[in-house]
Amino acid sequence: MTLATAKKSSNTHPNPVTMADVALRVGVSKMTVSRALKRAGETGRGASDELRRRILKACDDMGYMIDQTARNFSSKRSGFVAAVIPSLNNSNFSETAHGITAAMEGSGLQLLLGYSDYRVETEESLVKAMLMRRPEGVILTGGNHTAQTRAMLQIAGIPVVETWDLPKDPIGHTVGFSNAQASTALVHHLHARGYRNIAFIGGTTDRDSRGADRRRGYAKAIRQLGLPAGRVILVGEPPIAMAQGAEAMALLNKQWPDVDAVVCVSDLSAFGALMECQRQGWRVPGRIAIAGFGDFEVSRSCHPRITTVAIDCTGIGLSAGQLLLRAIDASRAGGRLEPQTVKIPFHIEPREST
Amino acid sequence: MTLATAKKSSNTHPNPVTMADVALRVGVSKMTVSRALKRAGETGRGASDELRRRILKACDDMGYMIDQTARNFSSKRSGFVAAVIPSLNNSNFSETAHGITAAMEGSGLQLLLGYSDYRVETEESLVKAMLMRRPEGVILTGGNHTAQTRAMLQIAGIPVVETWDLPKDPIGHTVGFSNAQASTALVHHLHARGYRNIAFIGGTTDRDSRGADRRRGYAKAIRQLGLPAGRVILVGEPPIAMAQGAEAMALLNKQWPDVDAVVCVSDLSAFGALMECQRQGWRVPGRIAIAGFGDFEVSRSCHPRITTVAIDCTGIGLSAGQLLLRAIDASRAGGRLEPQTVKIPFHIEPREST
DNA sequence: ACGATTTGTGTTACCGGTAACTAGGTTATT
DNA sequence: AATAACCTAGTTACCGGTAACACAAATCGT
Repeated sequence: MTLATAKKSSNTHPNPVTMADVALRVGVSKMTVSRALKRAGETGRGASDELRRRILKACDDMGYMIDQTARNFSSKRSGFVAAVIPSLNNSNFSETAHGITAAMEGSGLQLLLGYSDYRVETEESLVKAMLMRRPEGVILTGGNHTAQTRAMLQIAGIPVVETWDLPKDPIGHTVGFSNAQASTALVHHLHARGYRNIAFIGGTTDRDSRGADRRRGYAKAIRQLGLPAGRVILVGEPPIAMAQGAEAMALLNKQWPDVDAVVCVSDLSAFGALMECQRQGWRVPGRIAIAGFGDFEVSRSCHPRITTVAIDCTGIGLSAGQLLLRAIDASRAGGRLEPQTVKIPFHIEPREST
Repeated sequence: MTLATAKKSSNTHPNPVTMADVALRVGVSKMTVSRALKRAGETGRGASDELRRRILKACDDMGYMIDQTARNFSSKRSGFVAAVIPSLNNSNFSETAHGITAAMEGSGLQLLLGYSDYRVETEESLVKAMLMRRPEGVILTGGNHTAQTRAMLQIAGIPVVETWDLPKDPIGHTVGFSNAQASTALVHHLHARGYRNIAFIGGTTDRDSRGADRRRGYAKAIRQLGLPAGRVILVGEPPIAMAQGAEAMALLNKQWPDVDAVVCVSDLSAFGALMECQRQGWRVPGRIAIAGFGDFEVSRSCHPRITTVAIDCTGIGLSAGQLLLRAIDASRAGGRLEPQTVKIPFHIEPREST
């Protein structure tokens, strides 16, 4: 590993070695170096084995590293896909990001990840910035976007996958589930276990559209079952925090002391609510039952463990990534993949808190 | 001024509108469009106001979006910085990423984020992939890297900031704190509160070098204070999970039932340990005190709240980002910023669990 | 043994912007 | 009024790779 080559220090920007330098050193044309590098792993085409070996050695000796920007520019392929999630700091979404990365493994594509802080405007400027770098595909979270965002993606003409939801009017492909339906199922589950006065704890805005859908799903179930309606406490803006769940639980107890179960928009608020109960000495589930959403680590680990709606977050990312890859392949082949919808199953995970 | 070039419609990939198209439409040269776009926000230089207005309108009408790849290629500036964190799904690091993003705000630079899964080899291949895209600077987590990683960064000649640690032999700049020292301070804090048989719960490998440093800091404090040594339980590999903390607590109780306090490598394992105690009916802090590391949301919200070492994670990201920007500016101006070290303060946050 | 195919390499022409220079018209300076 | 300084906009020459084509040498089929 002798990187010890005399380096020119004259350049203002430090990018000394180009492919032409390597070609000159080996005594071949740029093109041959290019081919040797492209087919680095394979055999059969491109440079001959012996020559390739010499070229690769020269690259190593000279500390040459191919300029992806130039390669992308020339080949008209950026080699990456863009993904926008609402927040990095939410294991549901970061697991999805992991899933996407896993799906990209070996495809030669890299993931450019951005987060929107649950704001469609932030998403728009992110998408704009990303599109200027010409991604080969885009993965978004949810189906709620600005008109500008939709228009830009339309014009870009690249495959789009929306995740974590089943939008009515998808931009392209979809990988998700109905948050409303899941929430409805959860309320039915609680009803089946005998609870009759079921409240909902969520956030004040509809900026988190999955949260809003869950609230709607709750309300629908309450109507279906003819249970007392209006037991809804909304505290705080996304991102949902544990402390807001605690605050909401205190308010809930004051306003409707007879509530016997509560559905929370997320496991995080469910956990906050549970802790408030423990502080106040309210037995869970004796005095009140608590259910969450998302199957976060905390609700698997806490005591009592929290009943929740479990979704395969990594699976969403994997499916979305694989679907996007198929669409990109089709697009490269000159075709176009018909809009697909992949439904991700969810299930109620009954635990000690209900 | 007829540049009248016939437009070929033969392109396979749908990226129709270029700057030349806009220029043709407005009846000016590419260069004028380029200038109008660059100075889009300002006045005074570049194209005249009226002309700029027409150009911007034409861009809008035609759905033109500048090709960053081409721009980067031409201007020799990629317009982004690369950052590697161990895991997305750890709020400490994702907060740091938020901090970096915030620091980049308005600088015209974007963040390309990657995660290493706590593996230096993964970090190496990530850094390699990122360097091929010619970032203007790199932010790494910790001071533990492969020789290859260091060599590549050396050759790239771009500013580097290492965070979350104070490496003995830094690559470039440093923004962090001594994990060992913080851990030592925590043990001293427990000692001052009267605890005399203090154990440590951590992971089995040193892959998480910050975790390893914390263990060393613990051991040092134990020696300094002359307390019973060897009370160390190691369970699981990074990423540290709550369940491992619970498992470790069970083992700890079996092996050393007389331990009266435990320092955990992270709040996540501390929380797991606390929950195990609650399941077993061991009073915290009556029977055993528990302290964590990192001031995660969960330890602020749980019951009892967990004593921890609080670090300004976002601040680390902000400082690292600002430092990197300064270094990049210096580098652009032809100079070089002397290696800086920014120490981030930490403090013990005493709470109910001790 | 001969043309047909395959293989390895070189040549040329770009990709879509921007830096640097040039040139004509306008305003400020002496 | 003459000259300098300043704008604005156009021209030219690239940036570092790759696609497409060309062509000689090696391999193949019958």
